[in-house]
Amino acid sequence: MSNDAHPHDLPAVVRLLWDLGEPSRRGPKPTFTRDDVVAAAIEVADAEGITAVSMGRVAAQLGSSTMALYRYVASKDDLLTLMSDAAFGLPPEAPAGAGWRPRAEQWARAVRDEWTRRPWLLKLPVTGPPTGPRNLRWFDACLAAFDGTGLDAAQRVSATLLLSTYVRGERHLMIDISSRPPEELAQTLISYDVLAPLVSAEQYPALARMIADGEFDDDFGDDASGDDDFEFGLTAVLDGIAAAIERASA
Amino acid sequence: MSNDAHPHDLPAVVRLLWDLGEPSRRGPKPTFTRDDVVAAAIEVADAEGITAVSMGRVAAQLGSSTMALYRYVASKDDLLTLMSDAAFGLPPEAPAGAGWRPRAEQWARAVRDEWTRRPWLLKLPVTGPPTGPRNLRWFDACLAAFDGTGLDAAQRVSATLLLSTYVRGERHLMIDISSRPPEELAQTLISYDVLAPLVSAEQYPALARMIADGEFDDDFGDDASGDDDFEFGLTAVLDGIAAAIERASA
DNA sequence: GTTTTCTGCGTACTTCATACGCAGAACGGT
DNA sequence: ACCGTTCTGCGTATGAAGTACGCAGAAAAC
Repeated sequence: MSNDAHPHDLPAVVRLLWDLGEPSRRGPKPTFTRDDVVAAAIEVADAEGITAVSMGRVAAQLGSSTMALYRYVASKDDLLTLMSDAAFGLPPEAPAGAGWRPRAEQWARAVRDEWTRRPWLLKLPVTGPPTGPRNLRWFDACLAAFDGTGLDAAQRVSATLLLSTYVRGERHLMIDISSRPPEELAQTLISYDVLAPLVSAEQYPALARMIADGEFDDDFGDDASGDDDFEFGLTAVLDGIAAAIERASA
Repeated sequence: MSNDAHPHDLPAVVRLLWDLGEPSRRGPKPTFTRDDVVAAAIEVADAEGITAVSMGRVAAQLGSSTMALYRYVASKDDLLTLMSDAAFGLPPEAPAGAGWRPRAEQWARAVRDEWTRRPWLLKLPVTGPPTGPRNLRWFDACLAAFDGTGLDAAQRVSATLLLSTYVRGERHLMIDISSRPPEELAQTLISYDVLAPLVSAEQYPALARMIADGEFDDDFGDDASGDDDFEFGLTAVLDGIAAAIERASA
Protein backbone atom coordinates (compact mmCIF):
# COMPACT_ATOMS: atom_id res chain seq x y z
CA MET A 1 0.00 0.00 0.00
CA SER A 2 1.46 3.27 -1.08
CA ASN A 3 1.68 5.99 1.53
CA ASP A 4 2.97 8.58 -0.88
CA ALA A 5 -0.26 10.52 -0.64
CA HIS A 6 0.05 14.04 0.64
CA PRO A 7 -1.87 13.65 3.89
CA HIS A 8 -2.96 17.28 3.99
CA ASP A 9 -4.67 16.84 0.61
CA LEU A 10 -7.02 14.21 1.94
CA PRO A 11 -10.15 14.46 4.09
CA ALA A 12 -9.55 13.89 7.79
CA VAL A 13 -11.59 10.69 7.80
CA VAL A 14 -9.40 9.23 5.04
CA ARG A 15 -6.22 10.18 6.91
CA LEU A 16 -7.66 8.51 9.97
CA LEU A 17 -8.81 5.31 8.25
CA TRP A 18 -5.64 4.90 6.18
CA ASP A 19 -3.34 5.62 9.13
CA LEU A 20 -1.46 8.41 7.43
CA GLY A 21 -0.08 9.93 10.60
CA GLU A 22 3.65 10.37 11.15
CA PRO A 23 5.30 7.65 13.27
CA SER A 24 7.01 8.94 16.41
CA ARG A 25 10.80 9.27 16.49
CA ARG A 26 11.59 9.90 20.15
CA GLY A 27 10.41 8.96 23.62
CA PRO A 28 9.49 5.59 25.06
CA LYS A 29 8.30 2.91 22.69
CA PRO A 30 4.54 2.61 22.91
CA THR A 31 3.27 -0.51 24.61
CA PHE A 32 0.43 -1.03 22.13
CA THR A 33 -0.53 0.01 18.64
CA ARG A 34 -3.63 1.72 17.38
CA ASP A 35 -4.68 -1.59 15.84
CA ASP A 36 -4.40 -3.20 19.29
CA VAL A 37 -6.82 -0.63 20.68
CA VAL A 38 -9.25 -1.15 17.83
CA ALA A 39 -9.05 -4.93 18.26
CA ALA A 40 -9.76 -4.63 21.99
CA ALA A 41 -12.76 -2.44 21.27
CA ILE A 42 -14.06 -4.97 18.73
CA GLU A 43 -13.69 -7.75 21.32
CA VAL A 44 -15.77 -5.77 23.79
CA ALA A 45 -18.41 -5.03 21.16
CA ASP A 46 -18.57 -8.70 20.14
CA ALA A 47 -18.90 -9.90 23.71
CA GLU A 48 -21.10 -7.23 25.25
CA GLY A 49 -22.57 -5.08 22.49
CA ILE A 50 -21.70 -1.62 21.26
CA THR A 51 -23.19 0.13 24.26
CA ALA A 52 -20.58 -1.53 26.47
CA VAL A 53 -17.79 0.05 24.45
CA SER A 54 -16.62 2.87 26.69
CA MET A 55 -13.06 4.15 26.81
CA GLY A 56 -12.76 2.67 30.29
CA ARG A 57 -13.99 -0.73 29.19
CA VAL A 58 -11.71 -0.84 26.17
CA ALA A 59 -8.77 0.17 28.36
CA ALA A 60 -9.59 -2.64 30.78
CA GLN A 61 -9.76 -5.11 27.89
CA LEU A 62 -6.44 -3.87 26.55
CA GLY A 63 -4.72 -3.80 29.96
CA SER A 64 -3.99 -0.10 30.13
CA SER A 65 -5.51 2.99 31.72
CA THR A 66 -8.36 4.93 30.24
CA MET A 67 -6.29 8.00 29.48
CA ALA A 68 -3.57 6.02 27.76
CA LEU A 69 -6.03 5.26 24.99
CA TYR A 70 -5.86 8.91 23.98
CA ARG A 71 -2.27 8.35 22.90
CA TYR A 72 -3.56 6.04 20.19
CA VAL A 73 -6.91 7.54 19.19
CA ALA A 74 -7.91 11.18 19.35
CA SER A 75 -11.45 10.52 20.59
CA LYS A 76 -14.09 7.88 21.05
CA ASP A 77 -15.69 8.97 17.79
CA ASP A 78 -12.44 8.22 15.98
CA LEU A 79 -12.30 4.81 17.64
CA LEU A 80 -15.83 4.01 16.44
CA THR A 81 -14.90 5.11 12.93
CA LEU A 82 -11.89 2.82 12.94
CA MET A 83 -14.02 -0.05 14.25
CA SER A 84 -16.52 0.46 11.44
CA ASP A 85 -13.85 -0.47 8.93
CA ALA A 86 -11.64 -2.90 10.82
CA ALA A 87 -14.53 -5.13 11.87
CA PHE A 88 -15.15 -6.28 8.31
CA GLY A 89 -13.45 -9.37 7.02
CA LEU A 90 -12.42 -9.71 3.38
CA PRO A 91 -14.96 -10.34 0.64
CA PRO A 92 -15.02 -13.84 -0.84
CA GLU A 93 -13.22 -14.62 -4.08
CA ALA A 94 -15.58 -14.42 -7.01
CA PRO A 95 -16.34 -17.85 -8.48
CA ALA A 96 -14.23 -18.35 -11.60
CA GLY A 97 -16.08 -17.69 -14.84
CA ALA A 98 -19.33 -16.74 -13.13
CA GLY A 99 -21.63 -14.10 -14.60
CA TRP A 100 -22.54 -10.85 -12.89
CA ARG A 101 -25.65 -12.21 -11.21
CA PRO A 102 -24.18 -15.15 -9.29
CA ARG A 103 -21.25 -12.92 -8.34
CA ALA A 104 -23.52 -10.16 -7.09
CA GLU A 105 -25.68 -12.67 -5.27
CA GLN A 106 -22.68 -14.26 -3.57
CA TRP A 107 -21.46 -10.83 -2.58
CA ALA A 108 -24.83 -9.88 -1.12
CA ARG A 109 -25.02 -13.03 0.97
CA ALA A 110 -21.46 -12.59 2.17
CA VAL A 111 -21.89 -8.98 3.26
CA ARG A 112 -25.15 -9.94 4.92
CA ASP A 113 -23.20 -12.56 6.88
CA GLU A 114 -20.78 -9.84 8.00
CA TRP A 115 -23.62 -7.77 9.43
CA THR A 116 -25.19 -10.83 10.97
CA ARG A 117 -21.87 -11.80 12.56
CA ARG A 118 -21.37 -8.29 13.98
CA PRO A 119 -24.79 -6.68 14.32
CA TRP A 120 -23.37 -3.82 16.33
CA LEU A 121 -21.79 -2.52 13.12
CA LEU A 122 -25.26 -1.41 12.10
CA LYS A 123 -25.53 0.88 15.09
CA LEU A 124 -22.37 2.84 14.40
CA PRO A 125 -22.92 6.33 13.04
CA VAL A 126 -22.62 6.52 9.28
CA THR A 127 -20.15 9.15 8.20
CA GLY A 128 -20.52 8.80 4.45
CA PRO A 129 -19.87 6.37 1.60
CA PRO A 130 -17.20 3.75 2.18
CA THR A 131 -13.63 5.11 2.33
CA GLY A 132 -11.79 2.72 4.64
CA PRO A 133 -9.41 0.01 3.44
CA ARG A 134 -11.75 -2.85 4.35
CA ASN A 135 -15.01 -1.25 3.26
CA LEU A 136 -13.43 -0.40 -0.06
CA ARG A 137 -12.47 -4.05 -0.57
CA TRP A 138 -16.17 -4.90 -0.42
CA PHE A 139 -17.07 -1.92 -2.60
CA ASP A 140 -14.46 -2.96 -5.16
CA ALA A 141 -15.62 -6.59 -5.21
CA CYS A 142 -19.19 -5.58 -5.97
CA LEU A 143 -18.12 -3.05 -8.61
CA ALA A 144 -16.10 -5.82 -10.23
CA ALA A 145 -19.19 -8.02 -10.43
CA PHE A 146 -20.79 -5.46 -12.74
CA ASP A 147 -17.77 -5.17 -15.05
CA GLY A 148 -18.60 -6.11 -18.61
CA THR A 149 -22.35 -5.74 -18.13
CA GLY A 150 -22.70 -2.66 -20.30
CA LEU A 151 -23.48 -0.43 -17.32
CA ASP A 152 -21.42 2.74 -17.37
CA ALA A 153 -19.28 3.73 -14.39
CA ALA A 154 -21.97 5.77 -12.66
CA GLN A 155 -24.47 2.97 -13.07
CA ARG A 156 -22.06 0.38 -11.70
CA VAL A 157 -21.58 2.56 -8.61
CA SER A 158 -25.34 3.02 -8.32
CA ALA A 159 -25.96 -0.71 -8.64
CA THR A 160 -23.35 -1.38 -5.97
CA LEU A 161 -24.86 1.17 -3.61
CA LEU A 162 -28.35 -0.21 -4.29
CA LEU A 163 -27.35 -3.74 -3.40
CA SER A 164 -25.39 -2.64 -0.34
CA THR A 165 -28.13 -0.29 0.81
CA TYR A 166 -30.74 -3.03 0.47
CA VAL A 167 -28.77 -5.64 2.42
CA ARG A 168 -27.75 -3.23 5.14
CA GLY A 169 -31.27 -1.91 5.49
CA GLU A 170 -32.72 -5.39 5.73
CA ARG A 171 -30.18 -6.35 8.35
CA HIS A 172 -30.75 -3.09 10.20
CA LEU A 173 -34.43 -3.82 10.45
CA MET A 174 -34.15 -7.51 11.20
CA ILE A 175 -31.11 -7.70 13.43
CA ASP A 176 -32.72 -5.99 16.37
CA ILE A 177 -35.27 -8.75 16.32
CA SER A 178 -33.11 -11.82 15.94
CA SER A 179 -30.37 -10.65 18.29
CA ARG A 180 -32.59 -10.06 21.28
CA PRO A 181 -32.83 -12.53 24.15
CA PRO A 182 -36.09 -14.53 24.13
CA GLU A 183 -37.69 -12.68 27.05
CA GLU A 184 -37.16 -9.40 25.29
CA LEU A 185 -38.44 -10.68 21.97
CA ALA A 186 -41.91 -11.10 23.38
CA GLN A 187 -41.93 -7.34 23.85
CA THR A 188 -41.24 -6.75 20.17
CA LEU A 189 -44.10 -7.10 17.81
CA ILE A 190 -43.46 -9.54 15.04
CA SER A 191 -47.05 -10.34 14.23
CA TYR A 192 -49.43 -7.53 13.40
CA ASP A 193 -52.64 -9.34 14.34
CA VAL A 194 -52.23 -8.23 17.96
CA LEU A 195 -52.81 -4.69 16.68
CA ALA A 196 -56.35 -5.57 15.55
CA PRO A 197 -58.04 -3.50 18.28
CA LEU A 198 -55.96 -0.45 17.39
CA VAL A 199 -55.91 -0.23 13.61
CA SER A 200 -59.27 1.03 12.39
CA ALA A 201 -60.44 0.11 8.91
CA GLU A 202 -60.94 3.79 8.24
CA GLN A 203 -57.36 4.84 8.88
CA TYR A 204 -55.54 1.62 8.03
CA PRO A 205 -57.68 -0.04 5.34
CA ALA A 206 -55.10 -2.38 3.83
CA LEU A 207 -53.66 -3.44 7.16
CA ALA A 208 -57.07 -3.92 8.82
CA ARG A 209 -58.23 -6.07 5.89
CA MET A 210 -55.10 -8.22 6.07
CA ILE A 211 -55.58 -8.70 9.80
CA ALA A 212 -59.27 -9.54 9.32
CA ASP A 213 -58.33 -12.06 6.62
CA GLY A 214 -56.01 -13.78 9.06
CA GLU A 215 -52.95 -13.01 6.96
CA PHE A 216 -50.89 -12.34 10.07
CA ASP A 217 -51.66 -15.60 11.77
CA ASP A 218 -49.17 -17.46 13.86
CA ASP A 219 -46.71 -18.47 11.18
CA PHE A 220 -46.56 -15.16 9.31
CA GLY A 221 -43.23 -13.53 9.90
CA ASP A 222 -42.13 -16.16 12.35
CA ASP A 223 -39.02 -16.47 10.29
CA ALA A 224 -37.09 -14.35 12.74
CA SER A 225 -33.92 -14.38 10.71
CA GLY A 226 -35.89 -12.77 7.88
CA ASP A 227 -34.59 -15.21 5.28
CA ASP A 228 -37.80 -15.32 3.20
CA ASP A 229 -38.07 -11.53 3.10
CA PHE A 230 -34.42 -11.28 2.25
CA GLU A 231 -34.80 -13.66 -0.70
CA PHE A 232 -37.79 -11.74 -2.04
CA GLY A 233 -35.90 -8.47 -1.82
CA LEU A 234 -32.64 -9.84 -3.19
CA THR A 235 -34.41 -11.39 -6.20
CA ALA A 236 -36.28 -8.14 -6.83
CA VAL A 237 -33.16 -5.99 -6.56
CA LEU A 238 -31.19 -8.26 -8.89
CA ASP A 239 -34.14 -8.38 -11.33
CA GLY A 240 -34.15 -4.60 -11.28
CA ILE A 241 -30.44 -4.42 -11.99
CA ALA A 242 -30.92 -6.98 -14.78
CA ALA A 243 -33.50 -4.64 -16.31
CA ALA A 244 -31.02 -1.77 -16.14
CA ILE A 245 -28.40 -3.95 -17.83
CA GLU A 246 -30.85 -4.87 -20.59
CA ARG A 247 -31.58 -1.21 -21.19
CA ALA A 248 -27.85 -0.43 -21.23
CA SER A 249 -27.27 -3.10 -23.92
CA ALA A 250 -30.09 -1.93 -26.16
CA MET B 1 -59.53 4.93 17.41
CA SER B 2 -60.61 2.15 19.69
CA ASN B 3 -58.81 1.83 22.98
CA ASP B 4 -60.61 -1.37 23.93
CA ALA B 5 -57.41 -3.34 23.61
CA HIS B 6 -56.27 -5.05 26.76
CA PRO B 7 -53.06 -3.13 27.34
CA HIS B 8 -51.37 -5.97 29.17
CA ASP B 9 -51.78 -8.17 26.06
CA LEU B 10 -49.67 -5.85 23.95
CA PRO B 11 -45.93 -5.36 23.75
CA ALA B 12 -44.62 -2.45 25.82
CA VAL B 13 -43.57 -0.49 22.74
CA VAL B 14 -47.12 -0.70 21.34
CA ARG B 15 -48.60 0.47 24.64
CA LEU B 16 -46.15 3.35 24.61
CA LEU B 17 -46.75 4.39 21.00
CA TRP B 18 -50.55 4.05 21.15
CA ASP B 19 -50.79 5.86 24.50
CA LEU B 20 -52.65 3.10 26.28
CA GLY B 21 -51.78 4.25 29.78
CA GLU B 22 -54.49 5.01 32.34
CA PRO B 23 -55.32 8.71 32.64
CA SER B 24 -54.84 10.14 36.13
CA ARG B 25 -57.86 10.63 38.38
CA ARG B 26 -56.55 12.74 41.30
CA GLY B 27 -53.97 15.42 42.05
CA PRO B 28 -53.20 18.64 40.27
CA LYS B 29 -54.02 18.87 36.58
CA PRO B 30 -50.81 18.45 34.59
CA THR B 31 -49.52 21.62 32.95
CA PHE B 32 -48.56 19.83 29.72
CA THR B 33 -49.37 16.65 27.87
CA ARG B 34 -47.08 13.94 26.63
CA ASP B 35 -47.70 15.20 23.11
CA ASP B 36 -46.48 18.66 24.20
CA VAL B 37 -43.22 17.12 25.39
CA VAL B 38 -42.78 15.18 22.16
CA ALA B 39 -43.53 18.30 20.12
CA ALA B 40 -40.96 20.31 22.07
CA ALA B 41 -38.38 17.60 21.49
CA ILE B 42 -39.14 17.61 17.77
CA GLU B 43 -38.70 21.39 17.68
CA VAL B 44 -35.28 21.06 19.29
CA ALA B 45 -34.29 18.30 16.87
CA ASP B 46 -35.47 20.34 13.87
CA ALA B 47 -33.60 23.44 14.99
CA GLU B 48 -30.41 21.97 16.44
CA GLY B 49 -30.17 18.32 15.45
CA ILE B 50 -30.80 15.14 17.39
CA THR B 51 -27.63 15.42 19.47
CA ALA B 52 -29.02 18.61 21.02
CA VAL B 53 -32.05 16.73 22.31
CA SER B 54 -31.24 16.30 25.98
CA MET B 55 -33.85 16.14 28.72
CA GLY B 56 -32.64 19.52 29.94
CA ARG B 57 -32.89 21.10 26.48
CA VAL B 58 -36.36 19.73 25.88
CA ALA B 59 -37.47 20.99 29.29
CA ALA B 60 -36.12 24.44 28.46
CA GLN B 61 -37.99 24.41 25.15
CA LEU B 62 -41.18 23.33 26.88
CA GLY B 63 -40.84 25.80 29.75
CA SER B 64 -40.56 23.31 32.58
CA SER B 65 -37.84 21.71 34.68
CA THR B 66 -35.82 18.71 33.60
CA MET B 67 -37.29 16.40 36.18
CA ALA B 68 -40.86 17.34 35.36
CA LEU B 69 -40.41 15.62 32.01
CA TYR B 70 -40.30 12.30 33.83
CA ARG B 71 -43.97 12.78 34.70
CA TYR B 72 -44.77 12.52 31.02
CA VAL B 73 -42.19 10.06 29.68
CA ALA B 74 -40.51 7.25 31.56
CA SER B 75 -37.08 7.79 30.03
CA LYS B 76 -35.20 9.51 27.25
CA ASP B 77 -35.34 6.29 25.23
CA ASP B 78 -39.13 6.36 25.40
CA LEU B 79 -39.10 9.99 24.27
CA LEU B 80 -36.95 9.09 21.26
CA THR B 81 -39.30 6.23 20.42
CA LEU B 82 -42.29 8.56 20.52
CA MET B 83 -40.45 11.09 18.36
CA SER B 84 -39.72 8.40 15.78
CA ASP B 85 -43.44 8.06 15.12
CA ALA B 86 -44.81 11.53 15.81
CA ALA B 87 -42.32 13.26 13.50
CA PHE B 88 -43.89 11.72 10.40
CA GLY B 89 -46.60 13.56 8.57
CA LEU B 90 -49.40 11.70 6.80
CA PRO B 91 -48.83 9.90 3.52
CA PRO B 92 -50.26 11.54 0.40
CA GLU B 93 -53.58 10.43 -1.03
CA ALA B 94 -53.06 7.91 -3.78
CA PRO B 95 -53.89 9.35 -7.22
CA ALA B 96 -57.35 8.21 -8.25
CA GLY B 97 -57.36 5.26 -10.62
CA ALA B 98 -53.59 4.96 -10.73
CA GLY B 99 -51.89 1.57 -11.04
CA TRP B 100 -49.57 0.05 -8.47
CA ARG B 101 -46.41 1.49 -9.98
CA PRO B 102 -47.27 5.22 -9.98
CA ARG B 103 -48.74 4.77 -6.50
CA ALA B 104 -45.63 3.04 -5.20
CA GLU B 105 -43.42 5.62 -6.87
CA GLN B 106 -45.38 8.52 -5.37
CA TRP B 107 -45.18 6.85 -1.98
CA ALA B 108 -41.41 6.36 -2.28
CA ARG B 109 -40.85 10.00 -3.19
CA ALA B 110 -43.10 11.18 -0.39
CA VAL B 111 -41.43 9.11 2.32
CA ARG B 112 -38.06 10.20 1.00
CA ASP B 113 -39.24 13.80 1.45
CA GLU B 114 -40.11 12.99 5.07
CA TRP B 115 -36.59 11.79 5.75
CA THR B 116 -35.12 14.71 3.86
CA ARG B 117 -37.27 17.11 5.87
CA ARG B 118 -36.24 15.55 9.16
CA PRO B 119 -32.88 13.84 8.63
CA TRP B 120 -32.42 13.27 12.34
CA LEU B 121 -35.13 10.60 12.13
CA LEU B 122 -32.55 8.40 10.47
CA LYS B 123 -30.29 8.56 13.51
CA LEU B 124 -32.87 7.32 15.98
CA PRO B 125 -32.38 3.75 17.14
CA VAL B 126 -34.54 1.28 15.24
CA THR B 127 -36.59 -0.87 17.58
CA GLY B 128 -38.29 -3.07 15.01
CA PRO B 129 -40.79 -2.95 12.15
CA PRO B 130 -43.27 -0.06 12.19
CA THR B 131 -45.87 -0.23 14.98
CA GLY B 132 -46.70 3.40 15.75
CA PRO B 133 -49.85 5.13 14.55
CA ARG B 134 -48.04 7.37 12.06
CA ASN B 135 -45.56 4.80 10.77
CA LEU B 136 -48.39 2.38 10.21
CA ARG B 137 -50.22 4.96 8.08
CA TRP B 138 -47.24 4.93 5.75
CA PHE B 139 -46.99 1.14 5.94
CA ASP B 140 -50.69 0.83 5.12
CA ALA B 141 -50.51 3.25 2.19
CA CYS B 142 -47.72 1.27 0.56
CA LEU B 143 -49.45 -2.07 1.20
CA ALA B 144 -52.52 -0.62 -0.46
CA ALA B 145 -50.50 0.26 -3.56
CA PHE B 146 -49.84 -3.46 -4.07
CA ASP B 147 -53.48 -4.52 -3.66
CA GLY B 148 -54.80 -6.26 -6.73
CA THR B 149 -51.35 -7.01 -8.14
CA GLY B 150 -51.55 -10.75 -7.60
CA LEU B 151 -48.92 -10.67 -4.89
CA ASP B 152 -50.00 -12.63 -1.84
CA ALA B 153 -50.05 -11.02 1.60
CA ALA B 154 -46.51 -11.99 2.54
CA GLN B 155 -45.21 -10.72 -0.78
CA ARG B 156 -47.04 -7.40 -0.40
CA VAL B 157 -45.41 -6.96 3.01
CA SER B 158 -42.02 -7.89 1.54
CA ALA B 159 -42.45 -5.46 -1.35
CA THR B 160 -43.39 -2.72 1.09
CA LEU B 161 -40.39 -3.42 3.29
CA LEU B 162 -38.12 -3.56 0.24
CA LEU B 163 -39.24 -0.16 -0.98
CA SER B 164 -39.06 1.38 2.49
CA THR B 165 -35.69 -0.20 3.23
CA TYR B 166 -34.27 1.09 -0.02
CA VAL B 167 -35.44 4.66 0.44
CA ARG B 168 -34.40 4.81 4.06
CA GLY B 169 -31.00 3.33 3.29
CA GLU B 170 -30.41 5.77 0.47
CA ARG B 171 -31.37 8.68 2.67
CA HIS B 172 -29.27 7.32 5.53
CA LEU B 173 -26.22 7.27 3.31
CA MET B 174 -26.85 10.53 1.53
CA ILE B 175 -28.29 12.71 4.24
CA ASP B 176 -25.11 13.02 6.23
CA ILE B 177 -23.58 14.52 3.13
CA SER B 178 -26.22 16.97 2.06
CA SER B 179 -27.06 18.16 5.55
CA ARG B 180 -23.55 19.17 6.53
CA PRO B 181 -22.36 22.77 6.46
CA PRO B 182 -20.08 23.56 3.50
CA GLU B 183 -16.87 23.70 5.52
CA GLU B 184 -17.53 20.25 6.88
CA LEU B 185 -18.45 18.83 3.51
CA ALA B 186 -14.90 19.31 2.26
CA GLN B 187 -13.89 16.84 4.93
CA THR B 188 -16.21 14.19 3.57
CA LEU B 189 -15.13 12.34 0.51
CA ILE B 190 -17.60 12.52 -2.30
CA SER B 191 -15.20 11.84 -5.13
CA TYR B 192 -13.02 8.77 -5.04
CA ASP B 193 -10.26 10.04 -7.28
CA VAL B 194 -8.51 11.59 -4.29
CA LEU B 195 -7.92 8.04 -3.08
CA ALA B 196 -5.75 7.27 -6.10
CA PRO B 197 -2.51 7.13 -4.09
CA LEU B 198 -4.04 4.72 -1.61
CA VAL B 199 -5.98 2.15 -3.61
CA SER B 200 -3.55 -0.24 -5.25
CA ALA B 201 -4.56 -2.01 -8.44
CA GLU B 202 -3.73 -5.28 -6.74
CA GLN B 203 -6.14 -4.92 -3.85
CA TYR B 204 -8.76 -2.68 -5.46
CA PRO B 205 -8.71 -3.61 -9.16
CA ALA B 206 -12.14 -2.32 -10.18
CA LEU B 207 -11.83 0.90 -8.22
CA ALA B 208 -8.25 1.60 -9.31
CA ARG B 209 -9.25 1.09 -12.95
CA MET B 210 -12.20 3.45 -12.62
CA ILE B 211 -9.98 6.09 -11.01
CA ALA B 212 -7.34 5.62 -13.73
CA ASP B 213 -10.04 5.97 -16.40
CA GLY B 214 -11.08 9.29 -14.91
CA GLU B 215 -14.53 7.97 -14.04
CA PHE B 216 -14.54 9.91 -10.78
CA ASP B 217 -13.70 13.25 -12.27
CA ASP B 218 -15.10 16.48 -10.99
CA ASP B 219 -18.76 16.04 -11.87
CA PHE B 220 -19.13 12.42 -10.77
CA GLY B 221 -21.24 12.28 -7.69
CA ASP B 222 -21.44 16.02 -7.39
CA ASP B 223 -25.16 15.59 -7.22
CA ALA B 224 -25.09 16.00 -3.45
CA SER B 225 -28.76 15.35 -3.03
CA GLY B 226 -28.23 11.93 -4.60
CA ASP B 227 -31.13 12.38 -7.00
CA ASP B 228 -29.53 10.47 -9.90
CA ASP B 229 -28.58 7.55 -7.69
CA PHE B 230 -32.01 7.57 -6.16
CA GLU B 231 -33.69 7.37 -9.57
CA PHE B 232 -31.49 4.48 -10.65
CA GLY B 233 -32.29 2.58 -7.48
CA LEU B 234 -35.98 3.40 -7.48
CA THR B 235 -36.36 2.26 -11.09
CA ALA B 236 -34.46 -0.94 -10.32
CA VAL B 237 -36.49 -1.72 -7.20
CA LEU B 238 -39.79 -1.10 -8.98
CA ASP B 239 -38.61 -3.17 -11.98
CA GLY B 240 -37.80 -5.95 -9.55
CA ILE B 241 -41.22 -5.77 -7.93
CA ALA B 242 -42.77 -5.75 -11.43
CA ALA B 243 -40.93 -9.00 -12.15
CA ALA B 244 -42.31 -10.50 -8.93
CA ILE B 245 -45.81 -9.40 -9.95
CA GLU B 246 -45.38 -11.00 -13.39
CA ARG B 247 -44.33 -14.27 -11.77
CA ALA B 248 -47.29 -14.09 -9.39
CA SER B 249 -49.68 -13.70 -12.32
CA ALA B 250 -48.25 -16.62 -14.32
C1' DG C 1 -62.31 17.14 56.70
C1' DT C 2 -59.12 13.47 55.93
C1' DT C 3 -56.77 10.30 53.13
C1' DT C 4 -54.92 9.09 48.92
C1' DT C 5 -53.03 10.10 44.65
C1' DC C 6 -50.70 13.11 41.62
C1' DT C 7 -47.60 17.03 39.81
C1' DG C 8 -43.51 19.89 39.86
C1' DC C 9 -39.04 19.87 40.76
C1' DG C 10 -34.68 20.18 43.81
C1' DT C 11 -30.90 17.40 45.28
C1' DA C 12 -27.80 13.98 44.64
C1' DC C 13 -25.72 10.08 42.50
C1' DT C 14 -23.66 7.58 38.68
C1' DT C 15 -21.48 7.17 34.32
C1' DC C 16 -18.79 8.81 30.68
C1' DA C 17 -15.65 11.66 27.68
C1' DT C 18 -11.77 14.14 27.83
C1' DA C 19 -8.63 18.63 29.13
C1' DC C 20 -4.63 19.38 31.58
C1' DG C 21 -0.37 18.48 33.51
C1' DC C 22 3.36 15.68 35.66
C1' DA C 23 6.98 12.02 35.88
C1' DG C 24 9.91 9.25 33.60
C1' DA C 25 11.72 7.15 29.12
C1' DA C 26 14.14 7.62 24.89
C1' DC C 27 16.29 9.99 20.96
C1' DG C 28 19.06 13.68 18.72
C1' DG C 29 22.50 17.08 18.99
C1' DT C 30 26.62 18.74 20.85
C1' DA D 1 28.25 11.52 28.34
C1' DC D 2 25.16 15.16 29.06
C1' DC D 3 21.42 18.15 28.00
C1' DG D 4 17.35 19.49 25.65
C1' DT D 5 13.42 17.99 23.27
C1' DT D 6 9.88 14.86 22.31
C1' DC D 7 6.98 11.15 23.62
C1' DT D 8 4.28 7.70 26.64
C1' DG D 9 1.48 6.43 30.58
C1' DC D 10 -1.76 7.92 33.39
C1' DG D 11 -3.73 10.49 37.60
C1' DT D 12 -6.69 14.31 38.65
C1' DA D 13 -10.30 17.10 37.68
C1' DT D 14 -14.10 19.07 35.06
C1' DG D 15 -18.37 19.16 32.70
C1' DA D 16 -22.42 17.02 30.69
C1' DA D 17 -26.18 13.98 30.86
C1' DG D 18 -29.65 10.56 32.63
C1' DT D 19 -32.33 9.60 36.33
C1' DA D 20 -33.41 7.73 41.59
C1' DC D 21 -35.28 9.57 45.53
C1' DG D 22 -38.00 12.35 48.24
C1' DC D 23 -40.56 16.61 49.62
C1' DA D 24 -44.23 20.19 49.29
C1' DG D 25 -48.42 21.42 47.72
C1' DA D 26 -52.68 20.55 44.76
C1' DA D 27 -56.78 18.02 43.83
C1' DA D 28 -60.06 14.16 43.90
C1' DA D 29 -62.32 10.39 46.39
C1' DC D 30 -64.38 8.84 50.41
